[in-house]
Amino acid sequence: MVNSASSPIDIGLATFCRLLDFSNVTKVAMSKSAAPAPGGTPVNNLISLLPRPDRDAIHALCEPTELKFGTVLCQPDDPIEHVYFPTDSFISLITPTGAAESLEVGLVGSEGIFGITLLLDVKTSPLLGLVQGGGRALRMRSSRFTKAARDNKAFRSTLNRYMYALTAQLAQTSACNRFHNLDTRMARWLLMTHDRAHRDTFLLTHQFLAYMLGVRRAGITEAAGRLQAMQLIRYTRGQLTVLDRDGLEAESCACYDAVRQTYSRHVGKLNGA
Amino acid sequence: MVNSASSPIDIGLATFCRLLDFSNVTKVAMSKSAAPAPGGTPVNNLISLLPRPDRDAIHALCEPTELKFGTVLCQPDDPIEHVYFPTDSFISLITPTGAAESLEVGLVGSEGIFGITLLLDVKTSPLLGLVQGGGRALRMRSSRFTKAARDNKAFRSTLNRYMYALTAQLAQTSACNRFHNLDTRMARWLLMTHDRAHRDTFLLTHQFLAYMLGVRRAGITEAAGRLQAMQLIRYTRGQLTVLDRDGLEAESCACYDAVRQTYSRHVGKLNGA
DNA sequence: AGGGCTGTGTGCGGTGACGTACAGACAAGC
DNA sequence: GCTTGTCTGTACGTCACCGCACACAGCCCT
Repeated sequence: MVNSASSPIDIGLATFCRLLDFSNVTKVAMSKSAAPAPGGTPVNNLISLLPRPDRDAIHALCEPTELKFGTVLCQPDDPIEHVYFPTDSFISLITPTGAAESLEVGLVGSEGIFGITLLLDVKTSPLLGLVQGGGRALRMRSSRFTKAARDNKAFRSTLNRYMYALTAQLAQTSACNRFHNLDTRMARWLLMTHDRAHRDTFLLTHQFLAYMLGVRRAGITEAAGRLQAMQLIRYTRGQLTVLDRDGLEAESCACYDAVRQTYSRHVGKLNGA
Repeated sequence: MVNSASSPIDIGLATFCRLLDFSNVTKVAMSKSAAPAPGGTPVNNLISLLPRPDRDAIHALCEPTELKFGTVLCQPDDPIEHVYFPTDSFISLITPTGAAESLEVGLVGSEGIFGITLLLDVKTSPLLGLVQGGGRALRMRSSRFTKAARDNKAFRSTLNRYMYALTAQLAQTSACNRFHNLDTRMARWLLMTHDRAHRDTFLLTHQFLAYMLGVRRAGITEAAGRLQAMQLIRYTRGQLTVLDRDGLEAESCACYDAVRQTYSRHVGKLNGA
């Protein structure tokens, strides 16, 4: 077992084949369990942005939970049972385009919430939610969430503005996927993941990354080789370490920064990272 | 002048170069003016889905307006002044990814509204709104819209559910742009436009289409040639006619249908088309 | 009639990613 | 030790689309 000191995020992958066929991936317990976050109690930014009384009220409606890598929180068009406020876990939003043609269109970490579409008078999610980084999250039952969003003005406003930022993220990702080449997109993806992982090393396979970026696995090997040659990352056997964050930012496209800026302008300051 | 009987939609294009540099495109009056819609008074579906009293109330807050091709209704990050309910016009939602790298990510016709993000406690739009099919629309001042959405429950609910459908559309388009080839995407685009145009013939240049689909112009010429060889469309000098709608559907990807279904499942029945 | 603009057709070399396939490197289990 | 499964590196032919460039066709203006 490798994760001694660095406590990498568990993007294992034995399960990955099953993931592709969309068979029952839920409740896959990885052999290497996700290690607890490094320092202090992690928080969710959307909640901590609230004024004190509201924050406490919302907290009271949540329960802490542990998300394991590979868990599908919600299949597209299925009812959302709980919403999740990740703290040190993070969740991929994936479009279902039949069979192997899936694609990550958004990423939700401690700066966001999974299940936001409940705000829109619809009980389902249009996207698949896949736990991509195991860790802790706060969760809330849908019924409570709907009620809280209706009754608590500060909460509702924060959520609305996050929905705005997420929409912008979707649109930006769309253009990014169209125009930018693999190296660039991979750099962006790593940065986004790095932000949400709150650590430098995580476990993920080429295959998984290929799935997220909608390219073939061999393509990832090549792109990773190039980033590695530039000394931006180290990548051995499923364990990836970000070596040079600034270098990655230089290599990635403006989309990364655009998404961050939209968030900080409309939702609020990002804590940490 | 060609448009005698068919009264094609005016997707002219002299203005197109200016459009690319994002200089002042607003208020471009095309020499060939958009002809009025064919039969009966057109309606906006979101409004007509409302119960009678609400519908009247919302109507009372709107004023009819004429949208001209090429008008930029809102630059990204600029405040939204009015929301628009197209009736026989339609509007492209375009992501701003610097310079020539722009891309249509959504389309709003009589089934929708432009400016929906006002629901989200943000006064701006993340996307550029470009009138792509000239025609009529109802417009409402932002302040009135915000108020009406707050006070009128049926209205708010309809808008919320439309926001959901639009989000799904964004995500689907994203995957479509990634996986599907040009012929397929072009077929889809034509179908979406056809739905919103409520007529078979419209004026649009290869250059404009290239801009929307994020490809080079020569690529459109080739793809159009193929669709034409299949007898699906006729395309001469900026005038495009849909000949075989079913054929286009067969040629396009499942994305087209998926978007439609999401709409009809969550927002309501599509009238006409 | 002639010139200029706009829109279309076509061609050519380049490239990024694709699909596929196979071999090596490492890890876990027997 | 050996086997088995997972993960990675690499290679090769193919393909869709790119960037660029140029010629031509229809239309408007003078």
